[in-house]
Amino acid sequence: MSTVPDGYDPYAFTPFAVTVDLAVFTVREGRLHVLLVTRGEDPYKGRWALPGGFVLPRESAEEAARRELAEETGLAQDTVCGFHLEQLRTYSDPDRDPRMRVVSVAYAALVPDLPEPRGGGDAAHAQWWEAGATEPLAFDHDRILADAHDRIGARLEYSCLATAFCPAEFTLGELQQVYETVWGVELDRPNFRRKVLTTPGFVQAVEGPPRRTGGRGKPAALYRAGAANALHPPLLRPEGRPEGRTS
Amino acid sequence: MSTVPDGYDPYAFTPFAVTVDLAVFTVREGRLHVLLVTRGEDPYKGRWALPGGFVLPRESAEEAARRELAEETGLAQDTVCGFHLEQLRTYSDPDRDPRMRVVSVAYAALVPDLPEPRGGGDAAHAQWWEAGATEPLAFDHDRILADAHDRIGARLEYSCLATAFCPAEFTLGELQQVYETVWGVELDRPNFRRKVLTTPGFVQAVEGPPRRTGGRGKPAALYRAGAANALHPPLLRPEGRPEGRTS
DNA sequence: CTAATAGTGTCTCTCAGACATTATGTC
DNA sequence: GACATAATGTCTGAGAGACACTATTAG
Repeated sequence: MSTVPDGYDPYAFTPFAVTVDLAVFTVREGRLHVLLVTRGEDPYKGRWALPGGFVLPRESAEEAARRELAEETGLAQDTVCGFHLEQLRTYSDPDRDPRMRVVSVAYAALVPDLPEPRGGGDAAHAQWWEAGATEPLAFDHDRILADAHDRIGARLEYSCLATAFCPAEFTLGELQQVYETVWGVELDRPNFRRKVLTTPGFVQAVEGPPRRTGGRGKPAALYRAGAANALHPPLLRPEGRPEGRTS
Repeated sequence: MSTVPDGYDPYAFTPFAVTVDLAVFTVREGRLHVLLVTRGEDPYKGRWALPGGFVLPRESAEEAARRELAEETGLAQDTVCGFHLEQLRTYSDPDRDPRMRVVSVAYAALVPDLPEPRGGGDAAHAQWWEAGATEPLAFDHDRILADAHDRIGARLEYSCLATAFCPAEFTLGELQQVYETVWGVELDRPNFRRKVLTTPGFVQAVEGPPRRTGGRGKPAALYRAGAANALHPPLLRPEGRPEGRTS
């Protein structure tokens, strides 16, 4: 049972399949949604699952995830390159796939509200589901999805990436909606405004003061995502734990 | 270039080797140290590297990491089970190993000040190095080590795991030393005390008021790690970014 | 005594929560 | 006009930074 630390003893080497799994999130109609696909083959044939696939011989997991994101959403690589994609963690339970040894690197992607995945190609069986209202998924994807949701919620506290859910130009109301949707809480609007506007580089007012109406209230000013990446000090969730679990 | 999302087309399957790499941290003499091993074979023969090894056919990456931790430190599995071990991220660049396709799941381990790894077995060539003062490491281990340091620093802000660097019973001075060492800053002692003691479940005073002397000052009260896992509100680093990078 | 470390108390400034008020649009 | 949403202003309380001060040990 002794393996040379970084040696590559033939007897110690075991071939694994390596895949990526994606939790692609978006906010639609004030609710958090995740992109799922139907499985066409056994095991778990007919069940819903996170999109994903094999890492090819000459690509990194990151590249594979970006490629799958484009394939499953039916969008061009150029478009998809602007989306936030972040590695979550790797799932390696020996029995997570009943057929063979598969290690999966999970990623979370945050995208603005997209049209329903259009038919054609791999996206034919892809569909948006409300997160938290999904049927039991294939493999360990329920766990991955829950972990991804937790992580995104925590990331909103310490980073500016809520803007990743918004289109290029957005109102502060839309940005607040992102927080409320992901966290499942209501925030005080004046306080939210103050926090966002006093954090340097979080958002950037759009010059020409064109305004956009969301319904029939007063038109809101438009903003773009700023250059800042981290949010300091953080925007903490009201009461309760910072995360659902701490793994 | 189209792969069925979760299908297992024979042509799409590529065998990978899967390894774990460990960044084992400890605090010795007020400086952050990391455990390194010398490589016995090419490539990078004679260079220092993070300890690690293959994931075996019937174990998860987590189990492999725990096993390697025991092997490299020369400690028993029982002992090692008490140490904090946390998955960092997975490194999958196609060229990270010059010989073959190797995907590595990186872990960070936090251990109390241990004796120098005793000779015998795999630990024969293991040694503590001061973090930040290491020679260029093998493979992409410099990057992994830097990522690990960043992550640990960030984790100290929002979690109670600084106690993982301390022995079972410790003084608040020792706990503060952990923060100062990992962050490379000095903290105000009264304020640090207040924060730690008013956070429920961070530490727990040891009953029998035996005190321990660190040198020739007043003896300090002893504490144990509390039940809390998260630190809310966080203990933020003074000025500057929350992390070196945001990857 | 001095030196060194442990522990307490207090002032102030920043910032977040709560919430009243005004502004500007649709119907 | 009513209604809805956007934006501003103000009060307050929690908590962190700064720092003075006391306590207890070794020499």
